[in-house]
Amino acid sequence: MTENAAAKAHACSYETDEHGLAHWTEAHADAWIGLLETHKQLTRALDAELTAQHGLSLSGLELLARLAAADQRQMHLTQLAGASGLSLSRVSRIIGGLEERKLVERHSCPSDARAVHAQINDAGLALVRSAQATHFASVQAAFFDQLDENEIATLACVFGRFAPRASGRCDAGA
Amino acid sequence: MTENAAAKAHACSYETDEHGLAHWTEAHADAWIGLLETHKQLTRALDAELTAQHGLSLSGLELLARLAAADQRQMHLTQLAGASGLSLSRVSRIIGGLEERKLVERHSCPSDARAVHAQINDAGLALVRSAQATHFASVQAAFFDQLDENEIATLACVFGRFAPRASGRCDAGA
DNA sequence: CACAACTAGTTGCGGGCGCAACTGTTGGCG
DNA sequence: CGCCAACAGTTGCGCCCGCAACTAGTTGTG
Repeated sequence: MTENAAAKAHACSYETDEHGLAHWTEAHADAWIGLLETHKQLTRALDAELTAQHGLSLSGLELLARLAAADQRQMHLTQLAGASGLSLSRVSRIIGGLEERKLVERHSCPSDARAVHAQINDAGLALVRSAQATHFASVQAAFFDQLDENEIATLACVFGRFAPRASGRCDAGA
Repeated sequence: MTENAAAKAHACSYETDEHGLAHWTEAHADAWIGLLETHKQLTRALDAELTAQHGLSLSGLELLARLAAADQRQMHLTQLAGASGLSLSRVSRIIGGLEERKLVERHSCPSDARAVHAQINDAGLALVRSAQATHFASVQAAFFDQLDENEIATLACVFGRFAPRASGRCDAGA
């Protein structure tokens, strides 16, 4: 029953059954639900590991990594928020936590008294390096090792459509 | 063809630059970061819409949909937790909220006094239908419309590897 | 039967998250 | 110059989430 449905799928990819309950074609459901499910599983595991080993959340690591890669090792909170897709309020609080742990410092911006430079220090840099080392290995094992190169390329292409922001990141140079 | 690349990739797919900062190859970064980023964007938007229009979170809709599709329109909380990948405590509280809104009822299980049947009622069914209708249309517009059939198939295949649980869901019959 | 091991569900707690309201600063425009 | 809109950042709040501790009922074993 899914054969013809799949062909029609692009034009109309969800329907309702005899009880009025909506559902997708199988491939569509697997793709969407799979995305949610896979994200849930992977981030739960990776975040837990990161927290246990380095006391950092995924978001904390992301901000720290961006600072580490930034010019002068510093960025404005608004820049960080824009780059990471987090709200400014969240960034403010995460930086607050990192500051308490003496991993970053806040310096008020000389050219704009409203603004703040969050600057990563040597302790922060050291932590980023060790956290990234173990984290990247985990992502490799949990994610990339389950995929072949073609699949990785497809994912990169597909997700690039949704998250143009993502590419210009810690790797940046390119 | 991909044999060698894949072999190399498997051996070492991330490196450190001259400053000791770790990074992946571009395609790897785009795939992984893109997954995180895409999920963040889509779920934020969809969840906000769902909440605004129907007062349901994504998780709430999932539970309600599972109940609607279940035999007797009822399930044990533990079953729901297992099927949805949520913790039992979360399921308990979400069902609590739905119960307050008179969308589901708790019935203690006749054959096991510890257990509870969460049962969706007519109001719940009506809400599921209308919520799914708009939600599915949104997912279609925000997600599937950006993909072609081959990409959807690849995603379904890839994510199926991580989330075996996902396939046997609301569509279930298959 | 009695006792231990296990299971279903509930609840206290802490953490992540964004929105909205607020302070202080800046910059444009009359 | 004075004023107001826009902006950077902070903080109160409420939601979502899981873990751990707890209650209560079940099952297996001597």
